[in-house]
Amino acid sequence: MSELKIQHILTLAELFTKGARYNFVPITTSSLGKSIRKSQQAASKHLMELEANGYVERLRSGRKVSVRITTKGHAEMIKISSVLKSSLESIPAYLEFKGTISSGMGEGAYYMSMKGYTKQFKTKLGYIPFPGTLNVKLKDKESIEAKRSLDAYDAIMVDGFSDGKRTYGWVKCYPAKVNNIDVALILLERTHHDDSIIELISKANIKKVAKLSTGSKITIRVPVSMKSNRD
Amino acid sequence: MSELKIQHILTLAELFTKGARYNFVPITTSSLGKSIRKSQQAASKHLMELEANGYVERLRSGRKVSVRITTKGHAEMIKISSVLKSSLESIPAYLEFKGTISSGMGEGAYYMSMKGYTKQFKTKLGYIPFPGTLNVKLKDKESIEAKRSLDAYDAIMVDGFSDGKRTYGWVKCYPAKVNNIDVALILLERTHHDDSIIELISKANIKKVAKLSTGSKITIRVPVSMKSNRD
DNA sequence: ATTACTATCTCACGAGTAC
DNA sequence: TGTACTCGTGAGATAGTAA
Repeated sequence: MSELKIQHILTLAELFTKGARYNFVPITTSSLGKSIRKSQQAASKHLMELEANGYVERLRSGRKVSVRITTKGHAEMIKISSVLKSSLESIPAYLEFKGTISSGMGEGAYYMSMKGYTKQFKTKLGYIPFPGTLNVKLKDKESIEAKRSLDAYDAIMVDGFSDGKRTYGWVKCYPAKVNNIDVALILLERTHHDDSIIELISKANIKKVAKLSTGSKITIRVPVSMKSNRD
Repeated sequence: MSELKIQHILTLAELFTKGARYNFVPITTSSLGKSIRKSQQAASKHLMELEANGYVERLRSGRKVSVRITTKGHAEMIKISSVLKSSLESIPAYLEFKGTISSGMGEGAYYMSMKGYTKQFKTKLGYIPFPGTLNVKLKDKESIEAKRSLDAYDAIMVDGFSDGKRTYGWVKCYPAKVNNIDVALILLERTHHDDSIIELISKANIKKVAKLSTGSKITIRVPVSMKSNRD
């Protein structure tokens, strides 16, 4: 009989809003029922149960009834509220990709070294990437799904260009971390890869700096803004 | 089908704690059931219903299932959490007394002018009260109950003393406001009043300053600490 | 007008179990 | 191991109504 029942939470919150913490406030079960979108009878039962469990006190003066929340009721609300608050605050704000290093250079290696791209990398990323991209084969569905959801987050957009002979597509860059090393996950407008491959670029040679070789398992973390509008 | 059901709140909070906001996290319905103190079947149903309403997404890889919270689910949790939080923050932190001015001076008038008390008032309240206390007859049960609950809150304690002939009891002072005028509600160790009478003291003549006369209705507000341990 | 009783209904939950 | 079905039970909600 000690724990606050889930269905009483909103009722108790409504009583707080009505100012019933320190003073007895007059209240009717029908108005309370309306506030919590339940029937008058439900509100009446809630009050009876809250009282039976020591979360509120009631005072009757003839027809009128006043309600006050007890310290126990106050403490219980604080508990619930902080549980919810802390569960919301415990969110790690990044997308995680797990995979293994794929053999060879990525298909983007050649293109990424073109002036039309490197000039933009320099201004937008702050560096010209090591010539050669790192291919990562994603291991699980979760990571492949994470790749799909990247679309919804802000990226650094490197525009496509033309060299007179042909045109080159845009590149979306997502700053990321691999073993605490700064890298960028890149999505190409035109790619031959399927969904299970991603490419990384970095200022230095990632394989060397992170001591990775073909087949190594890696985890990539892409920070995402808390204000995103995914879905 | 749009509103988050109350009984799903804790389940969703648990998913947040498990990090399921941005990434799909593998989870079993039985472990989730344990976390929310419900059965495996209940957890399974919660997930199905949360998914049906667009609060979570699920990903199946054979036997394993991963769960991710959608933006809609995130928004709904924020909504609930802030409703609870704001209901807790909306608490007016004072005890309210409603009553009418009682005729004549309070019984404390004479005693309160004694040096043994006035010296303490000067140091503890910061002033020597106007000679004469104001009696207030409380109107309703709520106010009488508020008077009883004063006991639990911090007061300025004016100690009793002896003048050789007899002893005088302590006086508890609660700083308060009447029509925005600073007063103090006093509780006497020895009183002839019943529970429905309270006495007020103030630096100046309250009746004059607040333009009150016998029979006037007044409201007294006594601020209380948020950290109290009433009940 | 109130509150709260009784009866009824719905649905949340857990047991058992199929897959 | 897993998930999720059916079904029985009872808690929670509402309707009707007494006081």
